[in-house]
Amino acid sequence: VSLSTKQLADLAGTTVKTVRHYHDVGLLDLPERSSNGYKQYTVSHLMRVLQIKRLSDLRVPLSDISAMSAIDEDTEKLLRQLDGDIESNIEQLQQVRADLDAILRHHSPLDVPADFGAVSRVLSDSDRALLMVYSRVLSEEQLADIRGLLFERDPLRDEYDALPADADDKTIQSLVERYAPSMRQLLAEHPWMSQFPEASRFSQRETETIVAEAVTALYNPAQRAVTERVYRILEHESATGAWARKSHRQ
Amino acid sequence: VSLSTKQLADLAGTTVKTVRHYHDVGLLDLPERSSNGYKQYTVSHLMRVLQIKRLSDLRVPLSDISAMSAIDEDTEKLLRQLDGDIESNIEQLQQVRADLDAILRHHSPLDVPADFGAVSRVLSDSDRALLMVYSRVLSEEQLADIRGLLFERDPLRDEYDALPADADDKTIQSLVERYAPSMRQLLAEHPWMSQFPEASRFSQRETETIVAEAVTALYNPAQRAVTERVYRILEHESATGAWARKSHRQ
DNA sequence: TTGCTCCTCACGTCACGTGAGGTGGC
DNA sequence: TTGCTCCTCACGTCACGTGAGGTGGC
Repeated sequence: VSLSTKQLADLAGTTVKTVRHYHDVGLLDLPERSSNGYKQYTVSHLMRVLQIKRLSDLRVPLSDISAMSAIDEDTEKLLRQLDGDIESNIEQLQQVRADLDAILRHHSPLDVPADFGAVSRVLSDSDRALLMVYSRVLSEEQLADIRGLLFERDPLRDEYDALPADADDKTIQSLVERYAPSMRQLLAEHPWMSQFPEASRFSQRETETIVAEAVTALYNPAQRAVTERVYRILEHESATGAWARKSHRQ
Repeated sequence: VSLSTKQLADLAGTTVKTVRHYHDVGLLDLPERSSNGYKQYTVSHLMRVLQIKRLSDLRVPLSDISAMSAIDEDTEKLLRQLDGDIESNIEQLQQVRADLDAILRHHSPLDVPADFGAVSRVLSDSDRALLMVYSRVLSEEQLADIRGLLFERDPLRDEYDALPADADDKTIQSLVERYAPSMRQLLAEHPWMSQFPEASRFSQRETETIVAEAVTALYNPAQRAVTERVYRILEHESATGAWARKSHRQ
């Protein structure tokens, strides 16, 4: 009436290595040995393994199982918490599936946030990188707002992307003067863009720092000069625009 | 225009340890160093980290990412397979949640299959263990069948559970004669019980071996003698019952 | 000088899996 | 004798996290 390790494992629907691991972490008592050193498991070992495996299948960490022989309040609390964890886990996975689906449908490049696949082909490398940063600090609605804008691409943006780092002042100023009007209209239509709002994951201060770092790293001095001057012009016209000043001072 | 490790990590929404890990596994090139040995990351590093992180967030293993710079056929195939994996993963998690819910509703003991919580209190330790084994080799319908039976508990079962290992032949025979009629009726109502069917995970032969091991390990000689004799009587009455003979011969 | 950041090892985590190398049972 | 099972280390897996111990910058 005694079981070998293999028999025990088969009965419990697991492996000999798993049974040995339960010994190693102290969840399962070592059985008697026969004269040749083979382990001789009993029914009580089988029940214990089945119990451990049941809880393990329910995603209870092995380190918690020792404290869960019976159903008491602590156990119930742990199971309830587990349930919540799994619920949010499922939601995450469903989001991943939605993203995968969008990528496969649009043949999106992989260096652009989900759902930007359809529009990403017209963007510069820096724009795509900035977009990835934005996707971490902006809300879903704000991202959708930006996505909408990208569909109606401003031809001045091509000129901006192509601006060399050592462009002379005249070239910069020329672009500034043509850029300002369309930027004025943009900020009027999307007021939140003139000051970065608090993000879910970051304080407003952190958001500003992150975006400022990204902008200084991603665009060359001439490009940054254009942005800075355009915002300075618009600031003269209204009280908003604090973000632009801060983010380019670095 | 160069970024420290911390700045790079913040921009990408990850940790310095993760960035270093990407170096360790060869996914990310090491940047130039400044005179003091500090790493100086550039925009291209940022874009690479963002790309890696995007794929990693989509559950692509790091070891697969190096081969996935652009979207080609292999990449699509991998993403599709990933999607399937995640789908079945979600289904598993939903099953776990259903089990957790059943346990919490019925305050089920933890050494009994899911959905047997309501009936488990009247079972012996051996019965519960056997039930766990059954839950691995029987189909859902068969388990539901058994669950139904357990609700109308036969008082003879108490006598069977209490039978000592060294019970004399007279005691055994007495129980056998009273047990046979109700067993006859049981097998008539549930024909599949007279021969263990092929399970989804095991061949019929494996199922028989596993159940036979469980029965010999879980019940004492007197109890097994009762079962054996009862089945022998019923076999004389019909051609079925091959399972019972086999499983007790061990 | 103090506190903050950066660096490089080395080891830990979680639940096992994978050999390596040796022995017993039929 | 052959093939099968059992045993015990030791190390590997995966994607990082956690200190330890030391240095540079302001």
